[in-house]
Parts: sequence; structure tokens; C-alpha cells
Amino acid sequence: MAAGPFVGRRAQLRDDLERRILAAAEETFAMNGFGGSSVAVIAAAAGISKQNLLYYYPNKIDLYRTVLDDVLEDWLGCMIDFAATSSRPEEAISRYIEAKLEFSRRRPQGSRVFALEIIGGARNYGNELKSKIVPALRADIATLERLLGSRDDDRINAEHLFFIIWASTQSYADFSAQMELILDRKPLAAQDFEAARSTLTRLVLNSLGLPSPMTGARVETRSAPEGD
Amino acid sequence: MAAGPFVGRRAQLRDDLERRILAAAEETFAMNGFGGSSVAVIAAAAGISKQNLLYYYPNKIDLYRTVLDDVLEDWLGCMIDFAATSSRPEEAISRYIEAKLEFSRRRPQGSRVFALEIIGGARNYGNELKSKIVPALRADIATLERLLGSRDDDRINAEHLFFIIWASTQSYADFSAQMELILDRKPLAAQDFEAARSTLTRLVLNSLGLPSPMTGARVETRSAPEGD
DNA sequence: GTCTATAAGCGGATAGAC
DNA sequence: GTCTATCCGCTTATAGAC
Repeated sequence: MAAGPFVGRRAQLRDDLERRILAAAEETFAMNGFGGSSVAVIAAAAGISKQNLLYYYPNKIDLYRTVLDDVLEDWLGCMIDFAATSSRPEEAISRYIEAKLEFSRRRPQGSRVFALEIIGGARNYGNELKSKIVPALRADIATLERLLGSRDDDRINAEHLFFIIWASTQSYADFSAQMELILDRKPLAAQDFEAARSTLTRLVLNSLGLPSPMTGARVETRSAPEGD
Repeated sequence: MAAGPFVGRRAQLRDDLERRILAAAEETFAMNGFGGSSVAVIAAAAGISKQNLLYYYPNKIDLYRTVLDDVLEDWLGCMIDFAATSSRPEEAISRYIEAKLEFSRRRPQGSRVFALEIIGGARNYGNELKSKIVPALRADIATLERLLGSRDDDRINAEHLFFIIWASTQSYADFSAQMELILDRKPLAAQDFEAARSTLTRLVLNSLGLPSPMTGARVETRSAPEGD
């Protein structure tokens, strides 16, 4: 239902309210899980009555799935760049990590709702997981494999390298409560995400024998394998 | 309450039942979260009545905290080795990753209960998180920092390197549902954990300029920076 | 669309018999 | 320790007035 140029005022108001409800639901589900969130609390957070919420979303599970859909759409939009990129490997990987971390920074609650669903076995979102998320991840893994080149012998396992990238970037949203305690800073600041980006990028590129794209080819601990 | 040599039959039975309840609770909480788990369902999984469960654990939140305590004790037991180790850096780090992955493999449900609690902001376990878990992680980070040596210049950030290790190893428990779909194998097999260990260990050691401990000093992609 | 009212059931927790 | 019986608040969801 994309908004055309002639959206009426009513439709606009309705759209605004739906967004407010979804935002409230995303936050509540992230903090309390599906079972721990009541429709009444979500409605209160959205500034409307429980009955009114149920007018827009006929039941709790539909609301929950809509939240997941909304987050998924956002996430997929951020992630398509990787498979389509024709940049140099080090730049493609670097940008991918950056985009994934940026998503964690920009939408941590959405990331958490997803994490909760996966941890619980994806029983409410299994079809979408199989039909959309897994293919996207597989495409990313295939891209990564292509970027790694054809040295089959002692090559880094692309699937597990991808799992590491994915787990690491995601954790800056999902486990931020723990990181905040360790870094003694709440919430996490821009410098923390920058340090995360820098550390993870360096780790991955270094393990692949690729130069660091930002600081040029200079890698302090070693010399580059070939002239660039 | 360590069991002495003269534990009565009754005490033994009670202990057995408590363990059965805790196991059922761990599994139920892991799959459904705190709010999504009912005492009745946990009791049924343990093979007793709801009222009987409430005789052993007076309320739901106590049961939940006991599960977390039980998992934490197990986890702490696995993790002390790192800080105490005096092995060579590459061996210490290698063993740490191995132990953390082994915990994910052996007790995935416990790992998930913890993850759910942290994602929800650790509102039910904040004190223990601050007093036990965070200090343990800080000690591990300090150990890692020591192992990294004193090159302050362009050194890998120990905190974030640790976050990466921690997130990656934990994800093989928490997000196994997704990995199972990608790897097309349910549940994950020993070979998957071995591939995870190998990939992550190699990634971390390589980024630190350390030789791989298992395959000797041979690292396919580069030559060692200095003779060992 | 938003309200009041209410249905129908599940939730955690307690009382007291045995 | 385990059982039956029960309380009562909160839950999702619906009906119908305005």
C-alpha cells in the first residue's frame, strides 16, 4: 500500500496511527518478548485504547507478525547492496559490515524482536524465515564466497565467516545491555560503533589477506602480500 | 547445598525432582521466554502438578532466577581457565574459544535463557549480571589484553575483539535455528562446531599475528612476520 | 473510528484435606 | 509432599452504542 500523491487526510492519519502502534509494539516486544507483552500495554504506549488498537490489528499475533514484516523489509533494504556490489572485495566486505552495524545502531529494538523470535525457534515466523531471510543470507554467503576467490585448499569457510560477521554486528544491538555495563557507557556511543566497525573489519579483512580499505594498504602487524 | 556422603533417600529424591523441574524450566523458558512460559506447562514437562511445583519453588520468578543461577554456575566453571592460564597466547585463546563453543553445544537452552534475559535488559538478573558476569568478562578482557602484548600503537581493541568472540560462540547456541536452515542440517552436528571453532580461532589468531596452534605455525595466506 | 461493557479463559498463587 | 478446590486479577477478544 504505497502512498500515492493524492492520499486523503484520513488515510494519512490512519497511516500515522498505524506507525505509532507499530513503533510501540516493536519496543514492547523487544523488551518483554511476545508472551510478556500485553495488547493493553502496547496500546497505552501508542496513546490509544486497547480496543482501538484491536480495531487496527485484529489480534496480537497479527500485530507481532506485522512488526516482524516491517523490520524485515527495512533490513532487506539495507542488505541488498552486498550481493549487487562490484567493488573490490575489501570495499564490499567493509561496507557490508558497516551497513549491518548501522542497522544495529539505528534499529536495535527491531533487531531484538528478531533475535527473540529466532531464539525461540522461529515458530511464529518460520515461513518468512525460510522464504526471505535464509535466501538473503545464502546470497550474501555466495557473494562472500565469490569475493574470497577460488583457493579451495585452505580457505576460510565462507558460511562460518559469515556467521561470525552476522553474530558480531547483531550483538551490538541485542546484547547492548551487557556491553553498556562493560564499557561503562549507556547508551553505546558513536565511538563504540566505530570501534566495533574498525575491529571487526580489520579482523575479517586481515584473515582474508586483504588490505584495509580505509587506512590504505597499511596494516601495522604485517606487510601487504602483494603490491596494490 | 553440596551432597554429603550420608544423604538420605528422601533428600536424594527431592534433589532429583528439583533437577527435573529446573531442566524442564530451562527448556520452557528458552523456547517461550519468561512471559510466555506458564508454571503449569513447566510442571507438566517435569511430570508433576502445578501446585506441587509451587511447593518446591514458591513462585515463578524464583524458579526463573534459580535456572539462571544454575546456568551461570556452569558457565563460570567453564570460563575460569582463561584468566588462570599461563600457556602461550595462541593456546590460551584457542582453548577459550573451544570452551565457549563447547558450552554452546552442551547447554544451548541455558545459553538461550541467558540471551533472552540480556536482550530484555536484564531486569530480572541485573545484580548478578553486575556482580558476577561483568567482572568475569572484564577479567577475560584483561587477560586477552595481556596476551595481546604491549604494542599500544595500532593494536586490536581487546574489548571489541572479546565482544566478537563472545557473540560468535554464543550464536551457535542462540541462533542455531537459523544456522540449521542455512546449513540444511538439524540439529547442528559435531562437524559444524568444529568448523566454527576452526574458522573463529583462525580469524582471531591471524588478526593478532599469532600462529595457528593446531596446524603448527603454517598459515596458508601469509608468511609469519618473524621467525618463531 | 472510538467508546463502554462484557464475555470467556488462563495466569499465578493460596488454603486446607490427607 | 501431594492432592482437590478455589480465589482473583489480568488476558485476549467481541458486541454494540455513538
